[in-house]
Amino acid sequence: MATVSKRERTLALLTERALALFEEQGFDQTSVSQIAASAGVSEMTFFRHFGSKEQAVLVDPFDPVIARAIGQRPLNEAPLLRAVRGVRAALTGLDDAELSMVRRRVRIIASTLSLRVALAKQNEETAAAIQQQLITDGTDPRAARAAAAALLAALSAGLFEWAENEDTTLVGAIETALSVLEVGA
Amino acid sequence: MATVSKRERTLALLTERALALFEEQGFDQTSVSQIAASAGVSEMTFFRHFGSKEQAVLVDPFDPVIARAIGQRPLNEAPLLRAVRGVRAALTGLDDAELSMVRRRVRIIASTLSLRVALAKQNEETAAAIQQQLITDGTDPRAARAAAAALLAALSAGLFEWAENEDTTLVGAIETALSVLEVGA
DNA sequence: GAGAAAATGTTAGCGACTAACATTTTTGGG
DNA sequence: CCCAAAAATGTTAGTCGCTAACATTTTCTC
Repeated sequence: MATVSKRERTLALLTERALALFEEQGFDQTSVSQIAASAGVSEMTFFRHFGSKEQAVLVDPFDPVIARAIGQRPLNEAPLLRAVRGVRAALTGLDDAELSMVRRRVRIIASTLSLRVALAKQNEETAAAIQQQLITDGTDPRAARAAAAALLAALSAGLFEWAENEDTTLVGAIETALSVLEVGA
Repeated sequence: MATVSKRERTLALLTERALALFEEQGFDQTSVSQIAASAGVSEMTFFRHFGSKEQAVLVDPFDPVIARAIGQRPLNEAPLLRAVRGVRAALTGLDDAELSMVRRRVRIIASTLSLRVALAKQNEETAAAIQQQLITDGTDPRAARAAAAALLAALSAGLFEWAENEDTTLVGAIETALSVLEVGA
């Protein structure tokens, strides 16, 4: 018998149905009640698992990883450079299974305005974590805030670029985006 | 007789009532129907003027100015630097009246999660304009996209910092934020 | 297998927003 | 000044995301 709880199973089912419907007919054209019906569950249950419709697509597995990686960069680098190089280090540690799931989600996000907006909100939280890491290491809070925000914006731009163009690799797209921030270094 | 059309008058009235209510009780705690009532107008009319509740706070007079200013920077600068310095040039041309209105709006935005998120959406449009300007001048599209996004993120961070701290000046806060992006230049 | 706890369902409702259609108000030309 | 066209506003009704309160069922644990 599966060692997974019912909660986990329902969540997995809802996630799969939601992604499939979003891919088929678009995020905005898919209602929560439709997703719930498709998973044989009530609308209320959907919200108990996700909190919002957007959360069905926006799961962020990176935040903690990124913040930690940044903390491992040498302290004498400029704040923005530390952030950039930390992210780069963190993203090279993803396996294929993780990458394909990321790709699926990012595609949906990239093609939906309301989701790109929602991602910005999530980025705000990630930015706070990165800012904190930089501050802890002695960077001026204001500079840290700007650096963290800029980093995530560039990173998102790279992800979207990758999602929209078949011929780009994740690593390549992110490299391009991040290298812009390194200007004269 | 005022040469202003009725449309303009209604819009000005709605804007003032909306800002006042948002300042008093918060954005999320203020309903559109409340604003409409306070302006002696129907709810429908509000939406005909603003399109969304957020638009009552998020009017962006900068987009075109910024894009133009960036276009005037020397072509041999790195994309991010051109963007940064263009913005700096654009913002120094604001008069006191404009500044105080900006301050009022930014305060409300900074203190409201849903508005910060909505701002991100607006930034996306501004970013597209900036990216276009950079591309026109020969910058690689992907690099331009990342640079524009990073710039606006840092700029927003500076604006929020300014709005939250009494002791900062707009110019100073923005300087701090933008200088982070100039790293090794 | 019984009881506690977790998961789910139902109903009711709020607030943002839209569509369709009716009504009033403005405004520009005669 | 007046009157018709156009612009602005109102009304009604409905969708969708989301929440609260309370009832019911299912799952886990002992």
